[in-house]
Amino acid sequence: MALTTKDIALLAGVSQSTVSRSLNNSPLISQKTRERILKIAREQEFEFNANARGLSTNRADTIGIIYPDDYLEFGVNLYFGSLHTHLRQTLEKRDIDLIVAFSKNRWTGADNVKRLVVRRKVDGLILVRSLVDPETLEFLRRTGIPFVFLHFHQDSPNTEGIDQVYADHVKGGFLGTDHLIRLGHQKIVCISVDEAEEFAQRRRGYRTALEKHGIPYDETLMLYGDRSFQSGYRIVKQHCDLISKATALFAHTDVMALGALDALREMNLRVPEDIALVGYDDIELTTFFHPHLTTVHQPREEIAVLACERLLELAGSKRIKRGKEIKIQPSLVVRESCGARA
Amino acid sequence: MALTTKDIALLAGVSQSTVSRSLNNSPLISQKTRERILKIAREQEFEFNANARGLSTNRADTIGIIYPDDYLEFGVNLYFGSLHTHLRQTLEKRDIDLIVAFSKNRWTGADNVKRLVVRRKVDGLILVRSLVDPETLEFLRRTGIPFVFLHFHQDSPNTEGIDQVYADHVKGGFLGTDHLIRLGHQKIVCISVDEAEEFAQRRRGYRTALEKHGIPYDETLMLYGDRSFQSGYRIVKQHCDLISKATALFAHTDVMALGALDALREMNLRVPEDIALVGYDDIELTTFFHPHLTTVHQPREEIAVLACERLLELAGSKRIKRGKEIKIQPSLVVRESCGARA
DNA sequence: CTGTTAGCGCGTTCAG
DNA sequence: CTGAACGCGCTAACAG
Repeated sequence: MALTTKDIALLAGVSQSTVSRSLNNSPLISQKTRERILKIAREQEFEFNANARGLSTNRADTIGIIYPDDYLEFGVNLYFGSLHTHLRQTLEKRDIDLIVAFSKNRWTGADNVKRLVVRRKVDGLILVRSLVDPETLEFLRRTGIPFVFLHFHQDSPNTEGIDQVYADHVKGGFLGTDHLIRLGHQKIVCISVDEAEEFAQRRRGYRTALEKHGIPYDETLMLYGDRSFQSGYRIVKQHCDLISKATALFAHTDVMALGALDALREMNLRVPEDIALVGYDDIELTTFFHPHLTTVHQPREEIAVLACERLLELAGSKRIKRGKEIKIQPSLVVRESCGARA
Repeated sequence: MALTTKDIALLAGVSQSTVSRSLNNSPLISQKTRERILKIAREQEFEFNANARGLSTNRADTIGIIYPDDYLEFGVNLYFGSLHTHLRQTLEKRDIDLIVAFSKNRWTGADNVKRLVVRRKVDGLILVRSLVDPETLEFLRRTGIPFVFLHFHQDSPNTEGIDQVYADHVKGGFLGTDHLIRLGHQKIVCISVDEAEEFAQRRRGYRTALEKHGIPYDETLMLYGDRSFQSGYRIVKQHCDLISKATALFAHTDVMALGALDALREMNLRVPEDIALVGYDDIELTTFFHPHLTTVHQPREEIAVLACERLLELAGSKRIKRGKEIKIQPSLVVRESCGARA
């Protein structure tokens, strides 16, 4: 049923190696035979057996993308869901496939990163928002397999020499805050998320903006949610006193901002008249709500594509120096929720 | 760097085949040696080379999921985005990987379904909402590779003998409509989608419900959008006369329902007091909106899991009879947008 | 029960 | 430029 190079060789009256060479564009083949072989292969809809090929070349023509284990959360999904739509353009150009996995096998507890690499199922890995444990990291280094960290910058002795493609979350946090301050706000409540580095970075940006404008940092204005719509809603409700005394709210995910918006409406606080609101992420979803949300845009497509291209670059040659850090600048998208455009 | 069974054999002082057999749970091995080998393999973090294994066994321990080419659309993405979160539980139990692809390579125009199969990169395919062209279908049949159609039922001479796992969209269309009629509505405007079979099925359900209650079908009440929020919004605006004379609206995607909701609000029509609204899909997103949307729930998790299990069943044995059709019943989720619970 | 041997389909020397 | 022969790491007869 499945054709092999041997079959094609038989059809063409040449040896198997000639077929292999022709189809791999070896310079050792005359133009004439190459074309003849190519024609036959096309007619027969021949494709190499990936296993045999991989066994010989030690390549898989597949890369893996590792999602964080909490990928099932709706908000996270909303943010990353479109990622492979973007990877696609890079991958399909090079005829490379994509395996999707999570850091840990929920069932066996096995480390999927190690597994995919040791089994040689992938030529490289994109690690999305993954705090890989140090042992796995060390393993990755040892094997020399190309990998790229996606989403936020990690800067520790551990992550030295690692390729990273990320948005500047400090800058993003700064942009959102600075915008509000320029509009005259001094008391800006923040809804952030604990336990995730990208949010710590956004908080740093928040403080930097305050400092720049000489506004003292007030810890009581910093609230913590869990990324979800519900938590945005709940936090506003729980801190209604605090919030009714503030003039602006900066939520560190759009989804939380929308939850907050809902709560504010119930509290009869108008946005932006009574309180200004800024989100973070610029997901398409926010355009479904009123007022349209001013938010910090992250170029997700660009990040995805750059990460993928960098990975393929690394996979293409052993000699490339590792540890490139590609930082993408976020931008502020001014819409209606701050009253900047009345 | 990478260990092979030969290396393990050397370490254990046995032959390579003994290692292979031990690690594959062959009954031809004494408990004692097996355990010894297993221990060594574990210590060395040994894993089989998937390529070599695949070449021998002609398996890939990987399945492919094929998404429709319009996957990039936000609404579609929203609906399917969580799919592999659910597939995961089935796949990880069996230590099987997942390749994600689209029907066609946007770049080369190549048929990804054929490619993955001929290259032997996958042991089976889940085809999501894919109208595969007849030639590819014929190809799949010829090769005998297991595959399952996901999402909606296709019934044509072409699809004879094909495994399908799908929600009963006719029933769903019926449920939404019947609910509205029971609440006293007679003039029910429908926002559907053209060119996609699942929506034709929902429209059939709509008509069936009308018939059951002796209400004549009025073609002018049937409007067509493109699944998106924007189209839901636009259609309501464009047909404001029609809609202000109707008492209920049945949108065939939740996302369109939300767009419609937005438009209705602008038209100062209250939901559900002035007009009742029913959606379709029951995506988590709708809980972000008020009033909470009454909608037709599709058990996406169940569909995903069943499709996957069926696929693995087929992959497990050649003798299983093909062509099982697993129909999942949708259900109506009554929330606030119809006034059923005032 | 265990070891030896022969492929699986391809890339790649090494001869011509 | 082309063909014959070998090996990638594993499974699966075939012997013992």
